[in-house]
Amino acid sequence: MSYTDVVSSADTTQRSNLKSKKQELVRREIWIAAIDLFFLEGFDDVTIDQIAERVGISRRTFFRYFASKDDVMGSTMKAYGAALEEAIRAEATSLGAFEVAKRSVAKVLMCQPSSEIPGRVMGISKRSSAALSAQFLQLPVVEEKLARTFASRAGRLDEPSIEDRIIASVTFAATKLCVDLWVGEPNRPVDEIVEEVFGKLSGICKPEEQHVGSAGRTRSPLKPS
Amino acid sequence: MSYTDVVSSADTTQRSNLKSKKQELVRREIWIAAIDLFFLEGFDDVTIDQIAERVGISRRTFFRYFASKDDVMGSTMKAYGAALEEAIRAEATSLGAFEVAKRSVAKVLMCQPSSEIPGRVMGISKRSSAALSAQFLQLPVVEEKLARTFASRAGRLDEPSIEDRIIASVTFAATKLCVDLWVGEPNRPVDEIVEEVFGKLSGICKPEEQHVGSAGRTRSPLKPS
DNA sequence: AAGAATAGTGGCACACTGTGCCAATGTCAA
DNA sequence: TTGACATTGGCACAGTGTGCCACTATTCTT
Repeated sequence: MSYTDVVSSADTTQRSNLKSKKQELVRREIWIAAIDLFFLEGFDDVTIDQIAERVGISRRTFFRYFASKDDVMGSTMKAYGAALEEAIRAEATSLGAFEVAKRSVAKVLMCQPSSEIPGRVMGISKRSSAALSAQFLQLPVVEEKLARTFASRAGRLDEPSIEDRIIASVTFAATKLCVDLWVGEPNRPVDEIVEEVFGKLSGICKPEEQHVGSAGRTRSPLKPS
Repeated sequence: MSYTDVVSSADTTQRSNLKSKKQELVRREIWIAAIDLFFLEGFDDVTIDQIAERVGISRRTFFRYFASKDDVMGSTMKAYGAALEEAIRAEATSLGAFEVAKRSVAKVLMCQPSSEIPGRVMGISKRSSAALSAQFLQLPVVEEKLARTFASRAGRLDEPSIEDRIIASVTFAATKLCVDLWVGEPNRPVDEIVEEVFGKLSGICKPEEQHVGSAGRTRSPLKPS
């Protein structure tokens, strides 16, 4: 998935497929213009009229391609989510979920031409309000979908199990963190970053084994002190 | 932290402290009325005028207590974040971060009188748009703060390390999931739910140990297939 | 106790978002 | 060309969020 495909998560597979390529083009046009303006002037200071004017369409038409201004940002992460789903489904079913997650994140990020576009999007997100960041992340939507993907991979077609939901959260969080680190070190190989993050993750998520602490009990009491 | 304190995350410690208790009261009043209306009519169908009228204030005044309609929801999760921070700081520094996370989540959830209020808030969130859910989650704000809390706990006062950010994400995700499960099984002890979630989490987040799969290499190749 | 300083409140106007509706324009097929 | 169809643009409207100013209540001073 390249960043230029980032807006193609809409309803394909419905029309004559060659005719509606034009729509994809317009959508992409809007997306690029919007991201550009957001990056230059800040998300909140850009009005939809500005975006529409820049693309050469009416304000009303903008809303036929994107549900809202937020949606322009959100579609980016939705595209990441879709790419992650695809990568997860492509992995061998013999592998453990954690390994699948690691490989999928690496695969998706390595398909990015560089950290420039993800960095730009993340930059917009961080300089803006928490509301936008949250919207940008598309967390509830993406996480739910990832959980279902992990579930169906394991043959559970009904509701995702607790394990599915955990690994979905972890996958998504890891993706974010990896992109963030990548932006900080653009020249470092992505797969190395992914290895580091997942390595540290498994290092951290261990029950209190032979710890040096003075608290003798291994099973936590879970009572407020 | 009880749900009635849910809106007190604003700027305390600035005024005569007894005088501005009145503001907290108004804020709480607004919060309760809003959550009530949201639950009854759905978030999108409730206007700020309705909320204001119900409380007996003007629309303009509403915006002096909450930055937006979303903020009413967001303040709930911000309060959870603040409670988590406090709990994390209270744990012994000799403990590992994972254990601290588990105990803190349990502590915060056990301070809730029941799953009713969290359930109501989560119900509103789930029945509404993704944007609201995202806003409700307050992810960027809460996670960043949690990461800094873990960092300072370990004596790193500057930027949070990668490990800090990982455990922060994990803590937050676990909290969400635990609340969700709790709402599904209101009568099950919360600490048991927390134990289950964290137990499964550490069970999942392990590098590919002696796996049955045919892929011989232990170190993942990370190349797109 | 009376007046002054101060903070909170309400009303108004405004820019902007997002949506329904309808007319105008473009596209394709017969 | 003509008709069927989808896309577009213009308009009006409800709602959000903010700046501004006058009004009121509270607190402090003398």
